[in-house]
Amino acid sequence: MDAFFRRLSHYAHVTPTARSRLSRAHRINKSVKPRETLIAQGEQLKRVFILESGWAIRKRDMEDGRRQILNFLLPGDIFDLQALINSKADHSVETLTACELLSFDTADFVAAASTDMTTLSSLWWATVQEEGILREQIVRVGRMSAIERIAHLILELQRRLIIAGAPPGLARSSLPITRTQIADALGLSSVHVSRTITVMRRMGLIATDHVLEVLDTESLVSVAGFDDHYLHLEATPLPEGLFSANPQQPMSVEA
Amino acid sequence: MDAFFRRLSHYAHVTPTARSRLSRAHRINKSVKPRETLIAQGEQLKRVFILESGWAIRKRDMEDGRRQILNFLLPGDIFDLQALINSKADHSVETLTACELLSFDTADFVAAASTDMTTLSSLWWATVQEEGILREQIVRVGRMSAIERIAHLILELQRRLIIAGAPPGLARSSLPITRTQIADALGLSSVHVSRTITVMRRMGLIATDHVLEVLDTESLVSVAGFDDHYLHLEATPLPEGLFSANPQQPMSVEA
DNA sequence: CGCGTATTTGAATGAGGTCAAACTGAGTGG
DNA sequence: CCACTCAGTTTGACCTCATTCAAATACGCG
Repeated sequence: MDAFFRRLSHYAHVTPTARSRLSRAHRINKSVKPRETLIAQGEQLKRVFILESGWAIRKRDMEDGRRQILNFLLPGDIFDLQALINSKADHSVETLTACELLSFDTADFVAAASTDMTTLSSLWWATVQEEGILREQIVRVGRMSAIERIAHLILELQRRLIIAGAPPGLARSSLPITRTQIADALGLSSVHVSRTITVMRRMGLIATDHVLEVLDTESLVSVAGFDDHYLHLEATPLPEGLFSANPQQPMSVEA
Repeated sequence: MDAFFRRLSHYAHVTPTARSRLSRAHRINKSVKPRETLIAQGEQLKRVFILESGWAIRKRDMEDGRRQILNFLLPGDIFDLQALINSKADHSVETLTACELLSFDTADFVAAASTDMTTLSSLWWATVQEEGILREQIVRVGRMSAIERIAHLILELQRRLIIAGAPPGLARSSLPITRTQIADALGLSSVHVSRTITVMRRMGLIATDHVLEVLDTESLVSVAGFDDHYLHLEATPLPEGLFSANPQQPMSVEA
């Protein structure tokens, strides 16, 4: 559960007790091949998954074949806490690369994560971050030019990889995604993505010898107008007495 | 707190005890004029608001003046549960019309809403629905044509108004938003929105005598390819033993 | 009335889409 | 080692949906 703990710990302390309860919670480990569907649109959500390694996407397919990637899932990401209310998936989740997954019974997972306040808040933080990412995606697709969108997405993924416990070589972090996937994420055609990436390569922003690599982060930031506030990387202590003020204490605190 | 209870009750039962605790929770009632900022981008979130009447928007402003409306807030909507982790707002909230608001201390609100399992789950449902709406917004802006986007947005707002306890005359529900606001929500220019709405008027889909009204819902649905599954209107009972399975019972259940 | 805001319409422009063909590179199998 | 395939990328030519700029019109409201 390394990736998961690394992810949560980036924000708030995950206590040893919480760690051990989460580690002991009943779970299934799975290895999945690239391009496999983990959750299908319309399916009843019953379990919570954690991505331990590899990349996946959330996407929505339209009847006529149009496709929109909503979000990328990186190591440490949780999906889907909406299983809490037993709802049906309004989108699919599919692997891009080979992935290692953990799958929990929803009730077990929530019980273990509710061990203490700081652990629970780090989980809530992950949710807030994901919503921030969704909102930024709307801005990207709604109001940015092609080159802005691509630069912005690359930077987001780069930062998120760092949070996830980036592989060595920050600036050279490489992204295992195709032009078509970038296009479907950004509301563009793959042809135009290809053209725009060529321009970006000629500008010296990125390299594409087989995988996409960032060469000049600073220029990329200025091209994209990138501001990472929406990732909520700031450390913000919990408000005093948030849960403990409640006479019918909703969250138990382990001794 | 009518609008709020009506909203929550649409999904799960809000027990009398929970109602009375929420009603008794310390709160401030506010009346706000149109076009006022309720939450400013970057501001520390300290309180939770509930929109009792009127319309508001969440939006992000870019330095060069480009603007993206992320979402519309209707009566009964809650914003922002991310105050739970004391984070900074990554976007602004602004009224469109005159609004009645309730403002709660975050801790009080969560305590009262955690009274029992069904109340808490209806709160979680509201969150799931909002995320679904954000995702659909991405699809709209990323992959739909202008006429599809507009038809789709109108239908979404219509359905959400019904959930919020629609004013009488469903089909004729009218929307108090300008062309520019529609444009900023859908990633279009106001000029093109105007042109497209003219076309839709000529098609007999909508009327625009002063306010926008829906004339032909069915055709609108087919133009938009509208499918409301993302609003999660289905009734889904809570999974058995979700919280009660936890030995350190996090949620108290009403007798 | 007269001012400010929203809407409509026209004409010119442009960013990005579509279609189609060529190219690259990693297998795979003979 | 070479031919073949298959998926992904690149490039060109053309087209179209939506933008921009600008001017005209409509609509409250003090």
